[in-house]
Amino acid sequence: MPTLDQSPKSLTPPKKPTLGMVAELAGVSPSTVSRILNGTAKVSPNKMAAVSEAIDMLQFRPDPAARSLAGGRTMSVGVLTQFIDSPYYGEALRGMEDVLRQHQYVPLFTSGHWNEVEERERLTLLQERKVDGIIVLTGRVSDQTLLDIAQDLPIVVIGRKLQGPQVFSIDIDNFEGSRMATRHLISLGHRSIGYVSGPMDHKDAIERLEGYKRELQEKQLPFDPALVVEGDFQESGGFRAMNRLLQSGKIFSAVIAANDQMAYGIRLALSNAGFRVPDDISLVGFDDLPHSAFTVPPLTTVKQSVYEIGVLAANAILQMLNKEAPAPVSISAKLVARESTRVARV
Amino acid sequence: MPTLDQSPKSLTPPKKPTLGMVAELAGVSPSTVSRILNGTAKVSPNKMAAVSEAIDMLQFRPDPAARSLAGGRTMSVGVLTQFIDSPYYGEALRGMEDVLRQHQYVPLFTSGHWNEVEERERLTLLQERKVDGIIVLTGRVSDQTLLDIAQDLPIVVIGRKLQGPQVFSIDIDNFEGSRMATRHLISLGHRSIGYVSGPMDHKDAIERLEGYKRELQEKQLPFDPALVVEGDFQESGGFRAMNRLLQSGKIFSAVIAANDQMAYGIRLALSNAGFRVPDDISLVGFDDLPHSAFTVPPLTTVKQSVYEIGVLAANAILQMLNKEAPAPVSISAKLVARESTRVARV
DNA sequence: TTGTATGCGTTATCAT
DNA sequence: ATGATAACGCATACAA
Repeated sequence: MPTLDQSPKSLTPPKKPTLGMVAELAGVSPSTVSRILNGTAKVSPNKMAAVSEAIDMLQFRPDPAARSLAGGRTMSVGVLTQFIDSPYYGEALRGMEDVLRQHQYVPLFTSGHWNEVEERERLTLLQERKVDGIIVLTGRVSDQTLLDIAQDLPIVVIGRKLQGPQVFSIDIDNFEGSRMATRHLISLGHRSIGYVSGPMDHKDAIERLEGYKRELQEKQLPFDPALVVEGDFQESGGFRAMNRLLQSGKIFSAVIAANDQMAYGIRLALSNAGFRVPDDISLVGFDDLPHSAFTVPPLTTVKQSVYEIGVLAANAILQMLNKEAPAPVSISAKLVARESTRVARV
Repeated sequence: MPTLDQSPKSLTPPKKPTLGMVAELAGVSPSTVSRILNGTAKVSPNKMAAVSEAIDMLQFRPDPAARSLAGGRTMSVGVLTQFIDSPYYGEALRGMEDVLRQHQYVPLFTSGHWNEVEERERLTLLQERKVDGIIVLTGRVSDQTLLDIAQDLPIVVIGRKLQGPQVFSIDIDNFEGSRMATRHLISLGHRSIGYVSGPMDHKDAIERLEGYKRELQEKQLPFDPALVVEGDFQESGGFRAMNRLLQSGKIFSAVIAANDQMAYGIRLALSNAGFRVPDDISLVGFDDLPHSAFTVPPLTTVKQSVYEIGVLAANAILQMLNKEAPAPVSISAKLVARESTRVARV
């Protein structure tokens, strides 16, 4: 009797195992194997066993392309991000990858560059590639576009509030986070607090500024528009914005940056102008990027578990693909007090 | 005559156009369309025109899954990175995405976590997904594994020197870069230069340390092993390593970090210990991460165009997929002198 | 519960 | 140069 020869010298080189081969080895029909693989129908325990034995005997793995063609799942989920190397969402991407991998899913990352047209193109691409579901990280596409897509695919949206069938959203609590930052400074005795906002056509930027205003109001402090300068969520924008604020001659003992990246730039601008942080001016950021624990001084900031958000998003998509409704989640921000803030000098 | 009705009310909802429909509309056979799409054979100009007209009339786009099944290209290239959110390779990923997109290719990013087993698994996965080519960013897999894979697919390796058919490698000049950093400090009058290395089982770490040693030797300066401490290429590792060096009591007027991330941690450790940068101690990094221009003080470092490397890698893969041999490239490092270094005090 | 037959959209192998 | 036809590997409607 011929032996199994897997050696390189074999005349019949080991071909890639197919579902058909599994069926044959297990003595059942291909459809039965398919059913077991997808849990599409009940199968008798003995065939079940035979098949799964055959599967790992042959080391069989279904071909995603064939599945896709036949109308099955592609085992891939599209992820629309803005920049693949975004320091902010990076951890979220990692979170997604980690959980998707455990479920044999593959993420298809693509970037929209904060451009609505481009974002739509990327979303279309993802659909063409027949992803099973889509995760959208913020972005500029209209809610309606997202809802339309949700007609075909389950979709998870991060950074918005969106309701609808096949839609699950995970919103970021910008407003509360920003209030916490402001409250922290006020409690340290600061009364004149500068604010470097993000681009004001950006939802996160708007909500964060709103939180700052509200907290001032709550604490009976005046809101002075001249203390607010607009940045672009980048280091360089924060740097420039702070220089503008400095040149305006306004007096302030603390600054809030709408995100950590800008806080870095602000820190440099302050330093160049001869101000020490936190001795002369306190500084608070937002996001708690991994790097923020290692700046000099370590940055006080508002933390959101971005990795966690990624995990939640991936789990949600997985559940929806499984016809389950994900439980609502709320991401709460918390203040991480480090050394860039101190009590105001009297 | 019936009009084209694309409205939602249409009884025949616009189906996704297929190659067959294009063929029919153009009055040719499916094979001809396929040939035009892939440039597989010569086709008469008139049919050519008819087909391309039909194509954009129907807005036809070939189905990647079907292509894959039929043995064609999947229009996707796998990218094995270590962490999807690596600050270092982030820009490279962006570079790849940018050029791949222009050629209708999609990158499939996957992470190996600096773990050889995991890396092999991911590479296998990429092959299962039938990517047309693979780009490997450093990693721990053996050269042999890579060469084996190259039997099936073109492969581009970044951070190694690898020769072989279907293999193209883009090496990083760690050695020279490190020498430049060392030379810079020596020229500023520093004689006792601390060195925080990467993990010593890491090629980049070894080569960079080698460059430091060599430059010292060249300049007739003694190499003192006690001035070298091992880090892990992370902020926290740099922080701890510097604390160890500080505790050892060794005297030094400058420090080289094997990468920027560690330099950040080192900067903090120095600051905590009461040393000013650059007044008391000069600091040089390696990589020139986007952030390094915004640290306080801005970091002197060795720049490599990581984005450019990504672009080159993607272009190389594309050329190989096109049966062309990519021209050899050399990535040269250059020193970016900023404000974390100054002349040694006598 | 299980098997058979058909189709998914494309490329490749033959013909012509 | 062009066309018919057979795969590719799987899921599903239908039959039993």
